[in-house]
Amino acid sequence: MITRTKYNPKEIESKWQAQWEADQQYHASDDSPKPKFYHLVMFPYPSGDLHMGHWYNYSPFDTYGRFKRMQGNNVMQPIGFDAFGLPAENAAIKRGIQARTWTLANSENMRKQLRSMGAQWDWSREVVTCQSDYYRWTQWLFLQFYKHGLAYRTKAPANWCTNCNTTLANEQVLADGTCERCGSIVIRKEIDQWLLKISSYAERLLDFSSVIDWPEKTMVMQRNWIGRSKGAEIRFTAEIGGKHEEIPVFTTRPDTIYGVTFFVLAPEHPWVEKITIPEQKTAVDAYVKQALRMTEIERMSAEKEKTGIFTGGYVTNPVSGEKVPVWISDYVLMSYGSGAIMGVPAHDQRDFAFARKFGIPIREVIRPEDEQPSDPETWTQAKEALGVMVNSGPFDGTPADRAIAEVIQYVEGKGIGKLMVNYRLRDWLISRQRYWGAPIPIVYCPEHGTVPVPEDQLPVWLPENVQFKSTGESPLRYEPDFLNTTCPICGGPATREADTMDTFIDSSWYFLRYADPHNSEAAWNPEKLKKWLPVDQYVGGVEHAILHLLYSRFFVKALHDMGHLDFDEPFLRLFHQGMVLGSDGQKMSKSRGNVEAPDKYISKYGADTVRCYMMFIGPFDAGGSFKAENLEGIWRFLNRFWSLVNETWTDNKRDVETRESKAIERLRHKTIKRITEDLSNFHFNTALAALMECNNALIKQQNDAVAQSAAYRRTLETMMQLLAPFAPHITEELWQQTGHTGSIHNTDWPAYDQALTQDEAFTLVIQVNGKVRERIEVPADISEQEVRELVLNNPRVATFIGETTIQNIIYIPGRLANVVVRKG
RNA sequence: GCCGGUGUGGCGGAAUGGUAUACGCGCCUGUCUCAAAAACAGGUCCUGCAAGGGUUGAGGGUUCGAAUCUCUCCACCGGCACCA
Repeated sequence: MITRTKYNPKEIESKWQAQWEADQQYHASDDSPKPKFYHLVMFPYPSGDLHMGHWYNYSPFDTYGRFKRMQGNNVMQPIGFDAFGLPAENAAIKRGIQARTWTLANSENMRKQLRSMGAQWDWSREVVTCQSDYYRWTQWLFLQFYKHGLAYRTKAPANWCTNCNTTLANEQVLADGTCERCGSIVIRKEIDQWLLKISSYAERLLDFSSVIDWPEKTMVMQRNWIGRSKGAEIRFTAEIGGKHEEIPVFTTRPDTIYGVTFFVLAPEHPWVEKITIPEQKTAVDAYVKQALRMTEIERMSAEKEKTGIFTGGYVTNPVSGEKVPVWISDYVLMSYGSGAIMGVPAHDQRDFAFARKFGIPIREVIRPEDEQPSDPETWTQAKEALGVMVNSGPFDGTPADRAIAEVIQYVEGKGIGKLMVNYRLRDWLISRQRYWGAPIPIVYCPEHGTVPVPEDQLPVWLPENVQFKSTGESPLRYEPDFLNTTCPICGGPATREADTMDTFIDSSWYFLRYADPHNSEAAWNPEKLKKWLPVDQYVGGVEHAILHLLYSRFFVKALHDMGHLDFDEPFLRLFHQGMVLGSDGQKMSKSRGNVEAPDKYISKYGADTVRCYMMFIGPFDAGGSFKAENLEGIWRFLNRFWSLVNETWTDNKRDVETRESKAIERLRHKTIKRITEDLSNFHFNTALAALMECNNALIKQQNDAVAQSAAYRRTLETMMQLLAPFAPHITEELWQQTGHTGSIHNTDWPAYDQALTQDEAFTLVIQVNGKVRERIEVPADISEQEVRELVLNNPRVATFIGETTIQNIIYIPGRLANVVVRKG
């Protein structure tokens, strides 16, 4: 018997946190012979405080990591900070402090809060993206992309506030298209920016064959984002100023080529100027100007009503030889395909709407097999289904299954087009006209043009004391010490690139740096990378399903191709946690007033209770409401377990088997099995329920003789171990109090014997025509013959069979027997 | 509009072809207490005196048996959205 004490989480939690830290218990060794397990969670932005969402995310995550550790793995579970980004810059402007000061102070506070969770973070590997020992290598990576032709500079549209004279991030543009700072109209302006050629990896990024377990939904979202579509490029022609010119269009429906009755250019298309006839010039200019003034947001929120204007010019359909009028409309996007389309109103809903609006003829050229001809002018919508080609000259009668292929073959033969695959995915614009990010390591020399900073001159330092303009414009543009430099080639005066990199770059490789975080000679040592990568389990929010996860995959594939990595998929298994909501079931937000700070509950109940509660809310991927009163249930459970161990712990190691002790032993094995399976499947809520059930069963018998048995003692011991990943402090304390040496977290995960997970007897449910009519206790090894006899001789069952005839008896071993009867 | 998901007691949820409502919250009763809290014990889907009957968003189908598979519809949530 141990000394009776009261469960005092405050005392034991800080004690064990300090002890684990002193023992460096969770430092992952590069040399351990155990199998490695790289367990990663998306690193936080240092906003200032660890909120409920972090606790909801990290509690089950850490529990899983601890489970893997006890299962004999060398678990590496690092943490760090995604420390560049706009909020720090806004804080700097608002409060007049340096972005760096603000960020580092926040990180320090969050570090303390992260420690209070009692998670097995390996702090020795911490990575902070705004430190020069990190962004130096971010810049090095940019240079690798540049060297391999994957980084290029071109004019690209940015949100531009004409009043503040600065670019804005999408989130700085209000829904009505105005600047959040000054309220002026935001326009799209073409400025020189850096991009990464992610589009050349579109096809590779569609391939998920080397991941082990990703949510189907995430793969679908990425595939949709990449948006592969197969079709044909067909070149239309025009005589302009006596010259023969060609203009390509992309279409997924080359079989509708004879239905083209008009042609549309995007407002930004370079042909707009040369195809427009003088009489239309004024009107066309006005339309283009208006279209360009709209931001993307506005263009998206605009009504579906089609707008457009006729240029007065014509192009020739190279297949039919027909001349068709050229229009301009903003429903054609410059960024997709060739920025020009062939208009087939009969078989495309958008073209149909456009033709109706402007009185353009509609010509049917595709007809489903069994349909009668009809006048397209009477249609209410386009017929987009495949069908037999009609009104298509030599192609008339070509069936649906061959139509597309035959037209492609025809245009290829004639040299007027070709098979083509198009992607929705655009290149990744990484320039940010912002201060708080990694400077792009490029120098502009009047003599040598664009010159990359030599690798041995990295990092390009980000100035630490800067003065912000009230407009929010990047201070780097006004820092002569930063801007003015010399050309790495000729040594003459030159200017630095003043833009910084998108913070998604920082987070596209942090998981590589964790493998070798202190390397000052290289981004990583290949041997260390080989040891740890790829990531075995990645956990993070579904809001990153597309951008962060796609960019990281792109980085790894590109670095693989450059010869820097020997794997080409970063995350083998991926899990998205749900979102924790306020008690009203709404997203937590200051404006709703339903935000709960975790610290209050940590000091009241301790980290173990809060951790367990987070997992008990519901399935990890479903999220759920945070309800403070429900913490009581977990608090009671931990207290009951504490008291149970205190009151019943015995040093009895002799095994005198009784019927009761054997039942306890079976309960032990059954519980190990349930917890092991639940944890393997991320079912934390049901695992805790199983622990509660076992605890309740033990409490029921705590005053019986069996509580003195070795089996009961073993079960208490097993419970401590099974609970250890969920509630690491209380279990460590009890482990020590019950005379064990060494940390419970270094013990082996309990094993179970399948044979002992079955009870000796079970409740046989007897149904008549599927309705439960009787339950009887029977031995587990009962034969089907014996069950049949029991069923047929049961008086209660007999009353339900009555005058009917037995057709069949279905027996499901260990569960139920169903007597199928029919009247008569 | 397209794609994906969800729907079970007063509440969070469990059960993924075999006992619907495990586990927990809340509520009710009791023990203890001068009293309250805490703790502990018992009860708690609807209907019915009972035997029984009914119940997993609605309706149909498959099956000896359906919350689970299938079809139609409804509601809510998430993603994408003029992508040619």
